[in-house]
Amino acid sequence: MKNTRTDQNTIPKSRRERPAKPALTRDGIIDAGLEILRAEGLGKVTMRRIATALDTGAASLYVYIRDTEDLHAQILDALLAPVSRAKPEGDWRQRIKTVLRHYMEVLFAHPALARMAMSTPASGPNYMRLVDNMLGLLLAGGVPDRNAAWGVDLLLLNATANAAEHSTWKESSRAADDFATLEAAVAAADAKEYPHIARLSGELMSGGPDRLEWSLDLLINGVLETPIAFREKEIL
Amino acid sequence: MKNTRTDQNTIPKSRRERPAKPALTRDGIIDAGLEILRAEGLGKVTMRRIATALDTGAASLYVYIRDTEDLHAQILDALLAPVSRAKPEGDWRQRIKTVLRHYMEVLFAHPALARMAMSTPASGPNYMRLVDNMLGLLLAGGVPDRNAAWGVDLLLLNATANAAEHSTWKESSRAADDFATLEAAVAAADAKEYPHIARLSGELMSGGPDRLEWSLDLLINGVLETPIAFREKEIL
DNA sequence: ACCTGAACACCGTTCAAGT
DNA sequence: ACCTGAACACCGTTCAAGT
Repeated sequence: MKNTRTDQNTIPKSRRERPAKPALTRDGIIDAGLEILRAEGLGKVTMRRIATALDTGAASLYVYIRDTEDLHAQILDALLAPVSRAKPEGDWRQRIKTVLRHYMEVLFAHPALARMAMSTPASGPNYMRLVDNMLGLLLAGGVPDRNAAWGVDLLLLNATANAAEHSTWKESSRAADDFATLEAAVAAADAKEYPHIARLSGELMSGGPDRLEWSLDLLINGVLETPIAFREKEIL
Repeated sequence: MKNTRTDQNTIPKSRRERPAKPALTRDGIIDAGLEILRAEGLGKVTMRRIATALDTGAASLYVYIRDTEDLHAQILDALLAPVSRAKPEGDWRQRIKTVLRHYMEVLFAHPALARMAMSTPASGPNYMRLVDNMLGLLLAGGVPDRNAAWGVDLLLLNATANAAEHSTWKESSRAADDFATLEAAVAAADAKEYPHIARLSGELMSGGPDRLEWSLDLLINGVLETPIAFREKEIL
């Protein structure tokens, strides 16, 4: 924390009195946002809250950030940096599953961001790199070009949706209550109204990690094997 | 609108002067919410706004509605009534696709609700009936019990996610801009940074309705054919 | 160009008090 | 039990004015 630079005396006295207020930058804003995210959740990552943390007014942030949605999108992309740079091991299938699980982990840790990712077309550099990596893995596995292009979207959409769905149950106690209510409703489903739900109530709630693995295999196999060319001939 | 009941005179004068303020009910609140939703979008479906429409204070709504999330969830379930009661034609595959497309149509029309549906475990009566119908169709197609139970979730999650993703691009002009930006970013992707995206930029944006059909076929086939029992043996 | 304070137009939710 | 007004604790965004 000690300032060892020789030009220290050129800093006006008023600035030397207390820890210098760092210049406002896009990165500084995102960093402050990440800190608040970790400490207090996305609900507190607001323009006003970040501005307070940076000892300025909310209006000042608008030089660097378009609006709140933009703020959250940039924060998500920052969180995706490690995912986009990881080098998983194994064959292409294992690698792609590892990447997807890693991506989901990030979203699981930040429920509300998964929801946001759902509706804001992601275009940050880290997300782009993630997509590029996944395309490479699919092509390495012999997936045709178009299947790979459409498939990468399907796989990521599914991962995001899964995270958005499950993570919220965990985070808020409200949602936990809801889940308990739902579980009870399914278990006690009126066999007259909902015969299939009543009969399969056990299976509907079963699964745990097996269930995620099943859906990943299902999707990867589908992307690899479901023909597109044939469909076009049918339509033309 | 004319009151023909004989006890009309028992209503105090002050109430007869102007259109009687209807008693507050859960259904009345949801109806008011639906009207505002159609006219002004989900962003305006707030406790305060509905209360104003019903000529009361926001606090009064809390007798019938737990909180804003609950309000939106109940509104979505109301919109799902026609989907849950439709009787589509064709074989089980065609029927299940019709149901899914119908479900997506509703969410497409109300973007923000799709996002909400993503994170709130749905347990309204109409959603339950929709799930029950889909289970029936899968079982009729010869899908094993557990595949059907897990599959109905996967299919609906995918439909919801698809709607949440695409509908927003349509609704807000902000998102339309973003999409144009993304399209440009993909088209101009640096071949050094993102070689696969650069090479497949055409395919990544291609598809239209074919793309949805492809993913529906992929998912339905996967649910039908991807074995679960085998996986368990591997693990045990 | 960047930064600021103040203002505008909203929110959800709680609570004491009324009926 | 139901309903209410008022209050509390916030929001995002814009804008005129400063540097």
